Amino acid sequence: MAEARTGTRRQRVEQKEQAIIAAARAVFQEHGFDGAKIAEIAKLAGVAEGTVYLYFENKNALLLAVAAEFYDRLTRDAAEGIKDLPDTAAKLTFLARHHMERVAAEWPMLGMAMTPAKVSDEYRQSEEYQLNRTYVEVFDQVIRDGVNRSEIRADLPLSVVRDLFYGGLEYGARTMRMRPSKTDIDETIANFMLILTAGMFVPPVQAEAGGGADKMQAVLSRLEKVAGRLETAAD
Amino acid sequence: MAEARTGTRRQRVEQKEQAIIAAARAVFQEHGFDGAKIAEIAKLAGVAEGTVYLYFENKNALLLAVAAEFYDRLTRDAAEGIKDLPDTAAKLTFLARHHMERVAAEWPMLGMAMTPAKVSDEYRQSEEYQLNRTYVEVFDQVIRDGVNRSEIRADLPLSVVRDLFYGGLEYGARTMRMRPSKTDIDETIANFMLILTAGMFVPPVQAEAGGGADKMQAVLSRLEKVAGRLETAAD
DNA sequence: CATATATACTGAGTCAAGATCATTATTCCT
DNA sequence: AGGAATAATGATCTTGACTCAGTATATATG
Repeated sequence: MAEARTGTRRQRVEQKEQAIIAAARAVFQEHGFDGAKIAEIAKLAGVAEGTVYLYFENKNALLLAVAAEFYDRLTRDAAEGIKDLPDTAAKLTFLARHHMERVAAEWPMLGMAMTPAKVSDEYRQSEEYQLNRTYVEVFDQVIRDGVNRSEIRADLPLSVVRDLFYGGLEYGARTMRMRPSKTDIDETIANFMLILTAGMFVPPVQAEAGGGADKMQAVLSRLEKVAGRLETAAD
Repeated sequence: MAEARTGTRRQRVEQKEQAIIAAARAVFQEHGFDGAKIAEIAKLAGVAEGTVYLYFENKNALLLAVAAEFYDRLTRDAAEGIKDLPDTAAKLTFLARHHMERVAAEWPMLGMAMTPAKVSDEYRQSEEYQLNRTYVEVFDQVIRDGVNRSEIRADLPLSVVRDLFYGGLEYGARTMRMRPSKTDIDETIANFMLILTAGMFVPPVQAEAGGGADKMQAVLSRLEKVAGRLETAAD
């Protein structure tokens, strides 16, 4: 077969592709997307400028390749990390920490990678969207499981939960990058989860807003009284 | 005084500046930042290309001017809108809706305006950051007031609350833009506020974290015991 | 091994668009 | 009116993404 014989050639080609992606990652990291020059990437990868265009259609495709690698790792690690955790709360806490750490670390690149597309109205058709979709599917499944296990409210649209979760984390990651000294990631995540768990309002108000809290209290005390009477009677 | 006499000249200059900003807004809206050409902006504003550079240092400064106008309106309307609202919950609901509507409407421009800076490590020194800071100060004050009135938990760092709020809204706005048909803004905001108010976990779990849950758990287990005894007795 | 053909690579050249600046026009003041 | 200050112009420069005609390398064939 002709194909079998091209094995080593193909390897060399793939190796070169990897070299270009690696060079691109480094240069994007250092200079951002607009600041990065194809010339520099080519030089770092040890190829001519034109060669870059044999492997990638344009600068954007190159960025996308870098982003794809990042998302692959991110998604794999997320799925792996929650596998053995006992309940929804633990899984969400893991995902929150995982996301914040990774995004905070590689933010410059990722931000540049994903934002232009997010902005456009054709985001859903873009490959960036698909990468993100696959990643976020891990989260979605945790929520669906949580709903099935009656750990998560069934009346919330998944999209709202997801947006709040990842939107909050993205902004939080930015804050962390801005003042790394003052902010402790564990504390931030704990507070983040606390709000998602118990809300940001103080308990009385929270109960009021939830509806029927007073009634519930009344019911409870009545039940207590009745139970007491029953117990007495039974004895 | 020389200054007094330059009044009308200054007016004309300011008018031209406004014309350029307006043209820039239109062109950015239509083509995005990278797609916008200074030549087109100049033409639309009725000036020569070079003139644009007399008023603005570069393309970025032009974008910043557009963003500044947007933020000014946004901040003013936010402050105005919450003025007469009775409590923290109402104010936050207003701010959420206000933010989501505006951001969803002018997203392409704003996204392009704010993201490059957000990405950089010097974001805090940037003018973009200051615009955002002033806007968000309205929210911060609502939260501080809420804490003083004992409506908002005092143990949450403001930055976490803020990041969750605006991060969630930004992602939510994007989702709305992506599927405008399927999503109703009022419903989205209601669910958004519900999570921030009562958490996303089902009430029992939420109660545990909220405190006062012990009592309820105690009551419940007593009831179970009693019920069990009653069932036995009934047999 | 030599030749032919296909595949991979190169870097000088093209082009588009942001920014500049010498030149020209307008306004203002005496 | 005349001259100084201010404003505006657009041809020109610069930069960097992208192209392509040409060269080198690898593979197949006689």
